[in-house]
Amino acid sequence: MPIESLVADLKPTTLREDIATLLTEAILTGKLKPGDRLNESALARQWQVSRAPIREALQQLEERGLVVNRPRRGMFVVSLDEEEVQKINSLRLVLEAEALRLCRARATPQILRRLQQLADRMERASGSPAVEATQLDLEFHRTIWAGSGNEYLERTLAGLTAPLFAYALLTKPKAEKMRMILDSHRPLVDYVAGKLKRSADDVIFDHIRLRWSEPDRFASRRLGGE
Amino acid sequence: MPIESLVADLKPTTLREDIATLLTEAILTGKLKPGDRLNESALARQWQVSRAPIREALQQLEERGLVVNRPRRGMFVVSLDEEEVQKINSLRLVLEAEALRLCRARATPQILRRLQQLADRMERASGSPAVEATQLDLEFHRTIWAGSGNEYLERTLAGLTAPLFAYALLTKPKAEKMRMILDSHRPLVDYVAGKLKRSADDVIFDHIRLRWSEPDRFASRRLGGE
DNA sequence: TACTATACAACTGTCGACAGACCTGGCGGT
DNA sequence: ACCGCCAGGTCTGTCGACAGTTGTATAGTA
Repeated sequence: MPIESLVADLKPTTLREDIATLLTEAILTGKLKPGDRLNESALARQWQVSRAPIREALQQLEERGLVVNRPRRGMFVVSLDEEEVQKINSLRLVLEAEALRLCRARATPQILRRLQQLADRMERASGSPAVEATQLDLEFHRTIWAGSGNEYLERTLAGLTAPLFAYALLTKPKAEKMRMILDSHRPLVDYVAGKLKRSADDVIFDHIRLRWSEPDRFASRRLGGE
Repeated sequence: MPIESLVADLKPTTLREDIATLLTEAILTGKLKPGDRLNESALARQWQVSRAPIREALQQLEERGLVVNRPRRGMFVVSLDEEEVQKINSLRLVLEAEALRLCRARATPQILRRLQQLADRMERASGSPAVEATQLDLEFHRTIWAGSGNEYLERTLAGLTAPLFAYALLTKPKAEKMRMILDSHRPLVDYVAGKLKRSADDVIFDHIRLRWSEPDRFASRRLGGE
């Protein structure tokens, strides 16, 4: 008997998880847009299951910040305002920098190659629809998060940025801006490769600023006067 | 009619939330210990509800890292090993430092007084059981998190550290060590009050090291060689 | 005695149903 | 014409039930 089937049985799959995955996909590929209402019965019919696993999956996504629950009114795909984007990004800055440092310290040739490969694909994807660019972008960052070797950091960043990527799908940058955004991943590769003298803080700040205009740069340190 | 009742109605209460609160309390006060199995039917009987809200509450806690789900086997209160404690703390270091800086920048007299008050109560609680000390400890840190003004940071830290506090309830430090742990909150108050020259990183590192022995100090920066 | 196979009990994952809250549109009053 | 009330339909929150799986104790075998 192949080992895989035994290993697979160690983590039995449940409908709840499958549906949580499907819903996450749908949100991160723009099939469900911020503000959309998520009707439990409709989703249950759509996937031929009862409402229980749908509800549970939705609540899982709620906890991850992808949907918001208005009690007795329903679940809605999370919709961020400018202030929320700013707050998430200012926190993301700190975490991404940490992930970058850890990833550089632990970088293997495999990881580096993967990052380079994704950066290459992004370069060729400048003209593609926002969905594909966002997918590549997400995949790139996930690679760094995973490369940090700290699953808690990985999970935290995934949860924190998920609504950002959903939000990003709504914006349609001009081709030129899109190219700049995608190109701005190169310095991250270089940093991980050890080719940059700049600090991780600097590198990630430039990257995020380019994408999301102006988060307060290290607001905490500056205001605090350290 | 008092405004409160109107506001309260904006957020209707559900059994799921109530039970999630009860369960969280139970874990953070040590009534449920790491490794304990959480039997849905038993909990349902205990609180006179059906299993549905119990399940949903448990899954909410799972997402927050307080319990772990073993599919078709049940939910268990999360139980950390040394490596996990270390990983959480190395991440916590980064986030708590950020919270400290933000809190100092935005500190109001109310917040400062509250922190001082909690530090005072901790001083008097040196001989008390671990549960009370942990409650004060948690309350103290929550005050700082909230004082950062960034709800995402607050939520992230709450989720990340919850299993730590649950874990801490298991250990019974000697009275002298307990006093040192509780006393180590003073520098945090001083930092927020602007009375310290040291960086937030330093202050929080000392605090966490004292409690949790030796997390790799800024492992990412050192290994990265920045 | 150690080990395997079997039967039983307990529990989770999922389902369908119901009551009550929420929203919408139409009606009557001003 | 505008506002507020009421009725109908829709949807969520909760419930009880069932099937299949997991864990356990028992019986059987070498």
